[in-house]
Amino acid sequence: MGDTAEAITLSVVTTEPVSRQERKQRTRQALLDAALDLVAERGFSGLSLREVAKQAGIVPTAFYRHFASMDELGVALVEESMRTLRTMIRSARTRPSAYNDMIRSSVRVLREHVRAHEDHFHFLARERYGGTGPVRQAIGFELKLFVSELAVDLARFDFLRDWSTEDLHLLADLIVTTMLTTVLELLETPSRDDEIVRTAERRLRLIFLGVPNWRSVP
Amino acid sequence: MGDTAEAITLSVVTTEPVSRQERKQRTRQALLDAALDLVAERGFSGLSLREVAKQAGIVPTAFYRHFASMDELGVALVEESMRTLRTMIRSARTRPSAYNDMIRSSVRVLREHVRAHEDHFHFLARERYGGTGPVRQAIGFELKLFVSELAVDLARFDFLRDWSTEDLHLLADLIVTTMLTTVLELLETPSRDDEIVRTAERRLRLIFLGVPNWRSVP
DNA sequence: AAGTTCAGTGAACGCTTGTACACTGAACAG
DNA sequence: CTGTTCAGTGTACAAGCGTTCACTGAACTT
Repeated sequence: MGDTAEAITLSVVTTEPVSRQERKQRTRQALLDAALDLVAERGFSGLSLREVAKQAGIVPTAFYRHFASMDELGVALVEESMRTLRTMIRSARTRPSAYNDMIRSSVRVLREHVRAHEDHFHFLARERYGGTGPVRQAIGFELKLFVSELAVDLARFDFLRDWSTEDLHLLADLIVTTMLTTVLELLETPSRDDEIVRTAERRLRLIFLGVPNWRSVP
Repeated sequence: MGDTAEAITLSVVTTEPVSRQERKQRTRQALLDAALDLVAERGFSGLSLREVAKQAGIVPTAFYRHFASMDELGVALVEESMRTLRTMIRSARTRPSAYNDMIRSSVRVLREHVRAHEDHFHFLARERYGGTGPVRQAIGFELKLFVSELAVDLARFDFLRDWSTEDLHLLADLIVTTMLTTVLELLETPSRDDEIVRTAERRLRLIFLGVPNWRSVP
């Protein structure tokens, strides 16, 4: 993967005059992209400030103009990735979907978005547990928020109308964990997409089968 | 955690004559223990050969008498941890457990074993996705094996007698993922054990609720 | 036109890293 | 008793690390 890449991300194509802050933000994005590139093969904790800077096309010391540390860069990466995740859930929400078709279409949306933004999903799913320090903490926090949002979404379904908040949260949590597991399977095995999608659907189907019989206990 | 530990693991208490291979194996174990100690705070990929050697009480170059690389040490750690996991499942299997009590007692066994071998479980659950290279690969392989074993176990239950191998595998996979999620929750929040156990039970209960209604589709 | 701001530079620092190599001395085999 | 094996030692080196500091020059303000 990108063996002799040297993929300087700063484009030098156009000579149009750009403002200083615009150029700064461009470099910042180059740093984020560079880190996302490298993180796939070696994990975020195995990433050095120097190589990220080099990949972004700047000198190591210039890194500090944008982030105080690698951890700060990592947290920014979490935010960026979560934005992608939310885009996906919005896309899944606005789909017209019947009851049983819902699972099928949701998993399909997942597959599409994972393939379109492999880096972000890879980063989130991998560093969720594997990461250390602020990055894992940030993912944990954001994901907890995300589960709550999904719980609210679920509340709008007829067959979940009288579920308690706590129970909805439980269901949402189970769904998110299952989804993230599927994400990692999709990313680890590039070819067997159909099989993985089918397994994901079966997993969710089994979970939702229990829903009608669920009786909450305090 | 262990700030000024300097926990040399080689005991010098007894002067009993020990054979050379015995002493070697003792040092090897010291290396494994040292790595397990350090891995909790920084992740396996953030571990250096030198500090593991120091923690084990030997000079860096002596490391190579036992492992060709840190990756090899990591794989050995996977095997050791999996042995602990299998001990747990054996312990859960030999428990007399009624239908609904089964979930409760299984989760209880999980909690006990996690608390008794925090390092091993932490290592497995963390590096399962977060790790890189041979270690993650080894965990993936071993865990796949483990899921198959659990599927065989499940087949012995009356209410699963006529399930296909594939469906049992699906259920086992879902259980293992849920269990590992619970493990990480237990390890990340040292105090809220009861709450986490309760949530784990509810999760499994929801999953098993779907079982009676399950109809496999090709 | 003159002065200020600040993203990016380049040399230098003290440290840790993995690994090579020649060594020691106790456990072992004959 | 003699010679061999080999786990553990100590020194050494090149490479990479994060961070410091004084600097340059184009974009900005006045």
